[in-house]
Amino acid sequence: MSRGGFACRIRSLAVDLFWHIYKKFAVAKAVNYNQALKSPRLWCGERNMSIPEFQEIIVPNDQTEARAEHLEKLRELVGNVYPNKFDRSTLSGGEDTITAIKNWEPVVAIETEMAAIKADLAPGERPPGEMKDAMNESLKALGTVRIAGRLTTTPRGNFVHLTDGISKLQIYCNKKGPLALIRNDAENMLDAENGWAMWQLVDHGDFIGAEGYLFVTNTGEVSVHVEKLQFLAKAMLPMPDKMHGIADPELQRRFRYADLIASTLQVEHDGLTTREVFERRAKLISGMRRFLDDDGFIEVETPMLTPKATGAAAKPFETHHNALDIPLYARVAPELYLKRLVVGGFEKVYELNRNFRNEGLSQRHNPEFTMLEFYVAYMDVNGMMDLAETMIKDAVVKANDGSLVVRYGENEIDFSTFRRISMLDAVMPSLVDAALEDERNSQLANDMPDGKEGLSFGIYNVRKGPNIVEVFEEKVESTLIQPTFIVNYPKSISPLSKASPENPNVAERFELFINGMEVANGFSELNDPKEQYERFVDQMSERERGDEEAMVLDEDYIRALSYGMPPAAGIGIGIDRLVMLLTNKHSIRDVILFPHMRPEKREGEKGSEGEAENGN
RNA sequence: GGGUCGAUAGCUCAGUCGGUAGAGCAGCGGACUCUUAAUCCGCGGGUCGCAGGUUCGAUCCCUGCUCGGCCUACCA
Repeated sequence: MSRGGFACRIRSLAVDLFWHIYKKFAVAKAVNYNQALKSPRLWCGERNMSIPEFQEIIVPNDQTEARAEHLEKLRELVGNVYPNKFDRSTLSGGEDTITAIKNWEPVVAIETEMAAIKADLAPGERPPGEMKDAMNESLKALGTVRIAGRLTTTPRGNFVHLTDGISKLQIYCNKKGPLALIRNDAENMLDAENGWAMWQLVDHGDFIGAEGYLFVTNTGEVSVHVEKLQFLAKAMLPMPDKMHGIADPELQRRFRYADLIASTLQVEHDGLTTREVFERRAKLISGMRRFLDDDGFIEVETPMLTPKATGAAAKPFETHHNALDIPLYARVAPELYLKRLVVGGFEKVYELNRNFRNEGLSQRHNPEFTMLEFYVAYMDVNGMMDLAETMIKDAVVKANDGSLVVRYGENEIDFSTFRRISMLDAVMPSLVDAALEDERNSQLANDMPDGKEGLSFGIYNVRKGPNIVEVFEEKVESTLIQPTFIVNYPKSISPLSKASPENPNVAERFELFINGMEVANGFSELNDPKEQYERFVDQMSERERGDEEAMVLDEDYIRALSYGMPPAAGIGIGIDRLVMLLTNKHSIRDVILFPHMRPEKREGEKGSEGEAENGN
């Protein structure tokens, strides 16, 4: 087809030969996605010395070889195959992204008109030529458009779609007409001859830039008639399956970039695409920020590396600061820092950031998770529930296309009503049931070793907080589908909260449950330093008794409280879980872009036993 | 951690009651050049996750291992 073909063939033969030999002798077999993980390969020698070869990361196969060959040919044709930039036109007012073109008023007008014409046609019938010609005249008059994007289809024939990750726009190259290519050299020299040659070498997934004019095809789709092509970047690996996307959830999470590409390319899908999930997440978060900012809150960032892991009952990640030679802990909660700021005079303060807890992984737990925590001076727990309810509704409406109702699995969740039930009322039916069982009855009575004051009610006397909580968690929690604030918690499990004015044994604390999942909790903040100190001391003795999650005494926090903290209420909202509810996702890993995964293992690495006999 | 199910072509999957495997898409070659994931004809591509065992023979049966899904338990 072209000059230089011979040299090119020699080169590709040499490449072929190398890979052939490599495959035969180097045991390299794995390819992208699946194979990269599922068939362990021989790494060279000891683990700490091994620097993987490029071919071990992008393992050659017929797909990658074809693309590599195209890339070499493109290099001859266009020069630099990874140019630094491409300037898009600005016909639409701003930068002409594909989405901007698709939403540009004259384009929308033509598409609307064409849709109306097509509505009257039989399937397969084409719009009348004279209408099309009139449209084409007005489209061409709009001027020269320069767009860029990733090829979403195999370039077979003259048509291909480009995407900017959101929308798609079709482009058309005419073999018979003039088609130039823009070389990627310093002057961006025009090569009027070889546009079509370049067109033959682009692959599904490559990035290209195109310059031309808008027109309507015979089937009525607004497209770009390309006059000049510019190559922008190569996809060395094949694109994910366009029908199914990436099906394996592990691979979706591990190769999120490919999952996101797939969600743009994918033709059929149930529910939201991966991209839409994260767009919705972003809307929820920005909605909450806007709400709080508009309400006079100040956003702050407090330490993520802390000398003490406190503020929540949780096991921390531990690390070490070399210069100071001290242990540091990834924070389990920002709570105590934020309340120091309330002491310091921030009456409304929030932080939206990550917490880290060194505990199990599950559908609802990731080692790092995003929490929105905020505090309001002079407010109690009831005011906080009102505020939280208003804010969550506002954010849900913003993220959920204006609706307060979401479908979650089998359930329909309605955010328009938040019930409030005391823990005792919630637990009562279960306790009465339990009381009828003798075994259960005596067990409950015997399980109360120490003399903590209990709660007395009705037919039953429960002397220790955790028992109620246990029954609640076991029997009640999973039944709370619609948004429900559970209020009045036993004091013993809430070492940072104030007692209720009505009952000194009850903490002014709430937890918000939706779909059986704890989404938020908050309380009237304890601001008596002496009492706080005593609660910490209690926690410390729990700790000594083996409760690893009991809270650690924070002396500086006691000092801060001693400067005086106004009455205040605070709340922590689990953002990931809220996003799960709004996106109908049942695993937290589906709403975190890069959730924690086991590291990819390579054969030959230490850490897995049994490799001695596996040998090689 | 416990239970359970799974790993087959680059991708999505089928299949073999034990005789070394197929489809669609993707790739390559050719034809075509106004297509909406998928134009037509042809071709190449797999140590059926890894290691052992039973067997004349294992991708299939058994054991162990690795990795993962689901259910379950603890923290949000």
